[in-house]
Amino acid sequence: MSSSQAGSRPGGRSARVQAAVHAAVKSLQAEAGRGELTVPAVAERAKVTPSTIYRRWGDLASLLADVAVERIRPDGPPAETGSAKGDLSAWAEQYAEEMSSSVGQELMRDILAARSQADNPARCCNLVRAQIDIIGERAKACNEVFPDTETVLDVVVAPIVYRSLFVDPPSAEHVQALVERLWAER
Amino acid sequence: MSSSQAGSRPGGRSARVQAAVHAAVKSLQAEAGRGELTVPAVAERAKVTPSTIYRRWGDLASLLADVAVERIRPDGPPAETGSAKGDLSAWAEQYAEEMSSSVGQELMRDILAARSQADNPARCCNLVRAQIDIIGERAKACNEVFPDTETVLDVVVAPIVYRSLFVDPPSAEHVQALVERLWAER
DNA sequence: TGCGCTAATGCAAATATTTTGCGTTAAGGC
DNA sequence: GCCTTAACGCAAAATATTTGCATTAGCGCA
Repeated sequence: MSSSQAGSRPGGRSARVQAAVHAAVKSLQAEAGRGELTVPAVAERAKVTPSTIYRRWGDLASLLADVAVERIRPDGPPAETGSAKGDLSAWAEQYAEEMSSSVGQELMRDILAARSQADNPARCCNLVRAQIDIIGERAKACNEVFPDTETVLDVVVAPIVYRSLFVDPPSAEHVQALVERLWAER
Repeated sequence: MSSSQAGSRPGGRSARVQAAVHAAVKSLQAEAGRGELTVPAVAERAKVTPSTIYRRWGDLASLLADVAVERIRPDGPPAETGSAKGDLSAWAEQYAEEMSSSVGQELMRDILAARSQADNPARCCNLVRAQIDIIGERAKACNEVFPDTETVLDVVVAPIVYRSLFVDPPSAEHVQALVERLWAER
């Protein structure tokens, strides 16, 4: 959406509606089982007409994906521990914890399930890349060795996500082992 | 379902309905865009009443997941190339090709999206494990070294699936590099 | 500030879907 | 061959989605 459009500015009507709808979704997700999470229910809680939601998001899946992408966004840069390996280790452990939680799993599923917005998964991955890049930049600034971001994705992130989605969530020890594997290379 | 139930035997009415519905889903998936893939549409093509589908599967997502689990099942054991590494390499490349395809991505998404049947992702992973185990057993029979199945999941399978779902599908070279990494360990 | 323009929303009717109660049917056990 | 039971079809009811039209809020501009 270009910034010349009426509703896309902060404080505009469009933005208020979006905020209200997002809040309604989160509120409904927090309380009841997923059974009550329906477009009319969200609309009612957001003090909005269902048709508004359908027109803006198309269907429930897209709305959920939209909310999920925002919720999955990291709060801030990775914590600093003194070393690049420590930073990555701490970040990976926290990331694994978030993705392993039932909430995190739901977020990933919502993001993957939306058949429209097919670029949401990539955006989600780019958020992760950015976090890893930050750690990498820090390492470079201190002349520390740090693996390629894509390698970190393959060796650390991918197993965390894969196990969280398909198998059992990885334990903290398992995550540490993944980081160790990264440093054991070459 | 216990085997004492009436419809669960091959050739029974229940089985025929299931086969017809599954076929209808595949047929609809093959032709049109996903827009026409709806429960009434499947029911019509399967010569069945929508209520039958709703009662047996609950909703479209569960039906799609059910079909997807069957479709994702491997045809046979991994091809034999003469060495364990060769076997894994060939298997991984084919697996990556299947998961990278739009069909494969849809299957994985369908499996993850079904909120009921929460054990489908694990079943899907177990199919993969079984294939890897077969290669491992062969290796053991020949006194070849072969990594732990869980390690293969982390190093080879997870990146393939993660990249297929969230990023860009991995190239054949990338997959080979994953296998190499596995053998480079220790 | 006030005026006009546009996109977004509300409302309500039309359409499509999902759910449910009840009678019927098909398959297996005896 | 009869009995039992789970699955199915049918149709009505409930719910969700789509759509046309009128209204409104916000923005640019004078």
